Order: sequence, then structure tokens, then C-alpha cells
Amino acid sequence: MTVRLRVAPSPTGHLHVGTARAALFNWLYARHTGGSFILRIDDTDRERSTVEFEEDILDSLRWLGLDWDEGVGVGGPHGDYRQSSRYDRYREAASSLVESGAAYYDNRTAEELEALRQRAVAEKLHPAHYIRRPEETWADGAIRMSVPQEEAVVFEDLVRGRVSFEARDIDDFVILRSDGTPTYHLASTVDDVDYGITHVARGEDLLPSTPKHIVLTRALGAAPEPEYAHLPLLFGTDGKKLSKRHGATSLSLYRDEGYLPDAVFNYLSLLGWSIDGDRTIFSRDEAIASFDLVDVSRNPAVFDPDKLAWLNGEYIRAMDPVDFARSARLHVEGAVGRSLDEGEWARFEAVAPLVQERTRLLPEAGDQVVFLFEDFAEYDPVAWDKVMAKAGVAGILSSARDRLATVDPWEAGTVEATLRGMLEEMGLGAAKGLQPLRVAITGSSVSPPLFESMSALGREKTLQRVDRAIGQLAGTG
RNA sequence: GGUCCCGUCGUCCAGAGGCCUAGGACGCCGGCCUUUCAAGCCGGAAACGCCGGUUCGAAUCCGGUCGGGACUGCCA
Repeated sequence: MTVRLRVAPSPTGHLHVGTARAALFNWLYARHTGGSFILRIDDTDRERSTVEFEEDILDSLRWLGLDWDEGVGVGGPHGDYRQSSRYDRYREAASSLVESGAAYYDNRTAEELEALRQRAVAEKLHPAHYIRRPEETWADGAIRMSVPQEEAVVFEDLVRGRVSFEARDIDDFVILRSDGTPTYHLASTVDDVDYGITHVARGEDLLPSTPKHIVLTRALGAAPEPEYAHLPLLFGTDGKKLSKRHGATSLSLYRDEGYLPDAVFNYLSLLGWSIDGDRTIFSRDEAIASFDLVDVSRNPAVFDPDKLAWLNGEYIRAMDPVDFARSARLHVEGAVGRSLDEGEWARFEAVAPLVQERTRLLPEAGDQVVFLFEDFAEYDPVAWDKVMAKAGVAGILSSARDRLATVDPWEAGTVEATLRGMLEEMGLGAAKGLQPLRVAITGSSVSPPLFESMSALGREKTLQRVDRAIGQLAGTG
């Protein structure tokens, strides 16, 4: 039997990193086993579902590199893979369950039901305890499953092992609302059955729903039942379920902030799984080769932005320099505030490899090189105090200015030779003699290597900025 | 309150009775390198929640306890 897995996001928001991680594990297992990965859209919440969010989800999944074999956008033998297209099927399933006696119409009010729950709680029972088929019967209203009370629901979870729920703790849950729309439990289970899903790997928050889905699956007459794998939840750094409070939780945000899909893929795969005891960085193919749902960890994982950033830096440094320059261009132009012409682009390309080594997130690349294209408004005050407001600096700057004026040709190598000659003659250490120039050129005490920066800046601009610093020094006395 | 899940360095993982004086990674601290910052290299601090039991031997098995989490809707 060939393995079939699915991911079923609701288009009520951007693709959440938790959903992305679940999708990733499903995808890895499908690829590992040679099975199929299916994308279904659970859009039964018509109020909150939008086509924009659906597109964002598809885009994010593609960006992450998770391709699907069937589903929304690519088709397959089961229609368009949107739950909103299958209401007739869900209604039909619900009525046939009523006919078989597995489910019943329920017209009790919310107040009546709430009273039953409170009574159970008062008696220290599970709140579901008294939500059962009442004496009175109806021929319309909401439809509830009648959960068989004879035996416990027991299943072997691929990551958690044997899990069991007493039947008395499972309430007779609603499968079809009184307005004729299906609940999540019905729609999801019917789809899993109809689409021949063999493995349901999803977040642990759905573990308490699983016995309901098993009851439903059995009542639907489906065999074999799918295998379940409940993945550990993702937490924020405060140990609570990852949510918007924790900052960036949507995948598209990471894409927009200049993270690399391979790095995000690699990082996400590390949350609740590991390829072995000592490898942290590995390729998709390596992950596919080793991945198995039974190896997934049982405990929740804290999403650590620092480690993601570090990993992203590793991937950036491993990039082909040409690719890096191309990927960074957008961010450089963003930082400069306009697009670069051909000559400017060439200047960036000249220093790009040096910038690449110093970049963890693509936008940082832009910040490092704006000085090449725009005159900075003011010197960084801390840098100025620490480097420029010192005796002898004016002398260093004017001496450097004179020598730089005659450098020929204007290249990093010749600039370096000239400046090093100056340091030697003046008896200056490199740090002491060069930092003032760095601040003069870039406005900051932190920048890409100085000689290459000057070379890329050009002689004219370089001299101009040294003059500006000399002037500023004279002005402040 | 109830049901279920979970419990190894601050964090993510390795560890499936002796290979553990518990390993790797991020982060942190110190050093080297060095024109700044990174990167790189070297070194360091840092954990089996607790109590019992099984066993010649337990991070690994069992029980209890404590702690954390999820769920508890005609949301998904």
C-alpha cells in the first residue's frame, strides 16, 4: 500500500510556522517512503477564509520547497481539494450516519448543553460526560455522533506510542451544524477517508480530537484506519504555544525579511527531530533519506530565532557569490532608497563577497554598503567620540589624504600599500591609524574591510569624505 | 475541575540497562587571529525535576510525586 499524507491548512491567516513544520514533516515522510503528499484547504470557516490567505499559504509552501502531488493548484482525482466544494458530500455522510444509528439529530439549546457540562464538572467528571443522546428525538437540527460507550478508544500513535481514551470522556460531538455546515471533525475525517490518507501527522493540539476521528472513521466504515502521528507543539521563548505575541509567526514574513528557504527548511526540520547525534546542517536529500515519523521527539520545542539567524548566516556564506550578490541586490536598493545603476551595481559586486561573510540576514547586507552610494547624514556619535575626538587624528587624516591623492591605479592593493607605508613612517599601529579613516569614509566604526571599501567608493568620493572629516574636526576644535 | 500529553545543559537535539567522568548545535564567557565587525580556530561554564522500586548495574524499565502543556464550542 502506498503512503498518502496531507497537510490541511485553513486560509484564515498566513501560513504559520507551526503549520509549516507539520507540512515539512508530512512532506519528508512522503518523500522518504515514495508516497504522496497532498495539499487540502480546510476552508469551512467561510467568514474568515480568504483567497489572499490561500494564495499566501500556497506561495509559502512552494517557497519552502514543499511540492505536493495532489491538491489545490495541482489537481488530482478528488476534485479541487477544497472543503468548501464538498458540502454535499459531508451532508450525505452525516445523514447516512443518522440512518445507521451512529449519529442523531439534536435540538437542545446551548443553555441546556452548558448545564449538562457544568453538572459534570461539579461532579468532578469530564465535562463531556452527560453530553449523550437524549430521550427526546428530533428530525432536524444539529447532528451529533453517538459515541459507543462499550469500549475505550485505543490507538498506537507513531510518535507517542499507545494512547487511550475512555469512551465516557468522549462527548457526543457535533458533526453537522443546524445550518447544515460540517464541523471540522466531520469534514476532515470524511476527506481523510475519501482521499485514502494513510498517515495523519499533525500538531499535538489535535490529540484530544483523535478519538473522535477514530469513532467517525469506523462509523463511516473505513478500513484500514489511518496511522496517527502527533507532532510536538512549537512554543515561543516564554514556553507558551507559539503565537503572534512572539513576533514573526508567519512564514511569508521570514521570506520577506530575507531568510533563505533552505535555512528555514533546515531549521524547521530540527524542531522535534534530528538527523543524528552531531549533524546540524544537512541537505533536503539527506533529511529525506533519514526521516521517519517514529523518530520524532515527544516534547514541545521552543522556536529560537537566534539559532535560525545563525543557520541562515551559514547558508548565506555557503552561497555562490554571484547568487549572493543577486539575492542581496533588492535589500541593498531598499537600504539605499533607490535602484542602482550599472556602475553602482559593479561597485557593490566588488565588495559583495566581503559583505557575504558578514551577513546573517539579507537586509544586513544593505546596511553595510549604503555608504558606497549615499553620503551619510552624520557620524555615529559613539564612533566619533571613541575614534575621532583624539589627539593626532587630524594629522593622520591629512597625511592619508595627501598620499591617497596620488595612488595609481586606484585599487585595494595599491591603497593598502600606500596606507601601510604611511603607518610605518608615522610609527602607527594599524588599528590606531586606520580606524579614523574608516569613520571618515563610512561614518561608522564598523564596516567591511577598509581598503576594499575605499577602492569600491572611488578616489574622488574617498578624498571628499576624508576632507569632510578634517573639516568637521576643525569645526569642533 | 476533568481528560490526555510531556519532563536530559538557558534553548534545540543525541542517548533505546553497562560504550555516560552524559555527546553535538545555538546562545553565553575567555583566548588566538585581526584594519573595525564578522567569519574561523582553541578553551570554558552549563542538564538527566524529585522520591522510591527493579537490577550486579538506570538518564535509559516501573510506581509515586512535583512541574509544564494541550484540549475541554453547533472554532479549527
